[in-house]
Amino acid sequence: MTPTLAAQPVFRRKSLHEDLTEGIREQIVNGSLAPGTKVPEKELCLHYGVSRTPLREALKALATDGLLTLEPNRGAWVSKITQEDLDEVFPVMGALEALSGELACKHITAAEVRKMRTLHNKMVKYYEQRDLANYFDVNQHIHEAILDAARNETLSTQYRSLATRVRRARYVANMTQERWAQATDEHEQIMQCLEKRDGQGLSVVLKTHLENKLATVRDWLKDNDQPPAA
Amino acid sequence: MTPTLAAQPVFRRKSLHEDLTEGIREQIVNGSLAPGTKVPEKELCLHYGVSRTPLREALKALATDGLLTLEPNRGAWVSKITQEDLDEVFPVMGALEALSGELACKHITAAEVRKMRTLHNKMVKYYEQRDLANYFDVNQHIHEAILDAARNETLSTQYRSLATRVRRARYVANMTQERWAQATDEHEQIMQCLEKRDGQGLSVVLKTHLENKLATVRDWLKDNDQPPAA
DNA sequence: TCATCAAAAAATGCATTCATAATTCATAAT
DNA sequence: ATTATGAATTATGAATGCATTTTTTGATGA
Repeated sequence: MTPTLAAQPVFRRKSLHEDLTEGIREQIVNGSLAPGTKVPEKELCLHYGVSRTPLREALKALATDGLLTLEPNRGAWVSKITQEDLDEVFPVMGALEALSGELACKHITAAEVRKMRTLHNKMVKYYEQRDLANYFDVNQHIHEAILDAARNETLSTQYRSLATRVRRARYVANMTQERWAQATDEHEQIMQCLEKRDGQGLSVVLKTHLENKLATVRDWLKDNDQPPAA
Repeated sequence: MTPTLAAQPVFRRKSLHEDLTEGIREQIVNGSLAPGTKVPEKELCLHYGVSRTPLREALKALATDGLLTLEPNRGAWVSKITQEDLDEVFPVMGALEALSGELACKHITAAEVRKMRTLHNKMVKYYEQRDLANYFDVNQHIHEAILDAARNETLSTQYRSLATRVRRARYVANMTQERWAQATDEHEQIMQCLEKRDGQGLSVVLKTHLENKLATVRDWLKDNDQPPAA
């Protein structure tokens, strides 16, 4: 008996440079490609087992995202995270996050709210266990869920592109106990706004939440310098 | 007598793919590459007199910007402007424009305000002469000036990338006399907010201004279909 | 010892080439 | 006449090669 055609998933073949883009993006975000350092084109070719052509296409794409800086005839460099960058990026993220809050309250379904409450409880559990890695992970999912609920692909794309640029910093920046408690509390407020469909309120909470995050990262940056290269 | 070295401008050599990116972007924005059509890779190579390698790098970059859609093994297509796109893009632009208004009022200098008033007067003159092309041009400059005054590169970049996607539509969408008068009036309000450094007010006016623009473009879209290809 | 400059080495930008996938077109079958 | 099949054509994805630029290295002189 042969399976029906409809039962088969659509086979969408990804091209090599797309995979590379994601792979290298991940390397930048998790820090294995450090900010301020040169991108070792040859090494990456060996590592991924590809030629320079698709690799360089991926680099161009990442540069458009702002994760890399291309200097003509001098190659690609991992963009540094500077104080100025953060002060630039966070207000923009704030504006986008505020919008996502408003839109999410307009479009979110009851089922989605319930799902998010579950996620939230899970996160609180990790907070109580002081399990930072899992806390971060679930946290990420919650913010993604808010974006999804906003039903605006453009917004999601723009936000994610900015978030990627600062996520590197957020990963390494350790939270104090107080900040962590505060962040968790803010998340409780986020949930309540969602449950009340209070778009205005959610806007404000999300913006505050982000501003506090900025403060954390800023503190960390003060104590941690990066390589001097551009 | 040889010129001194210092007198020479820093010769920043642009790489080929950067030029190409700009050239093709322009072709998309001004409509000579129509939405929904396939990008003729070979033709463009001949036109610009380059090989496929830098051209394809440019295409990748434009795809990251959302101006093109890449289908694996099937090439690049000019993204269509759909009703849904606009309804997605404009709220995001609105949020960014509101932020730019607030920031601009904080950072703009008196000299900049004067310069903008000059621009504004020029634009009004073109309005009175019903010179749409020049009106658009100066209009563009004014909005750029507001972005510049916000002193936030990230914001400018994000905004421009979105603006590019809808500019194609704005170009072709004809304004009615009423709409044109209204837009000009809104610009007068923008100037007054800037002169008073009224960030809140400017936010609101810019957002309204944009919403009206959306209405214009939306009307146009209703009457103008695009090729059916993805 | 340090600075300067030249030559060698390495890396980048771009063109070309090759393999593979997609599209078109002609032919055959219903 | 219309649809399906398969070969020919075309276009894309990726690797390689070459010319040019940048960087490094090392030798020379102060």
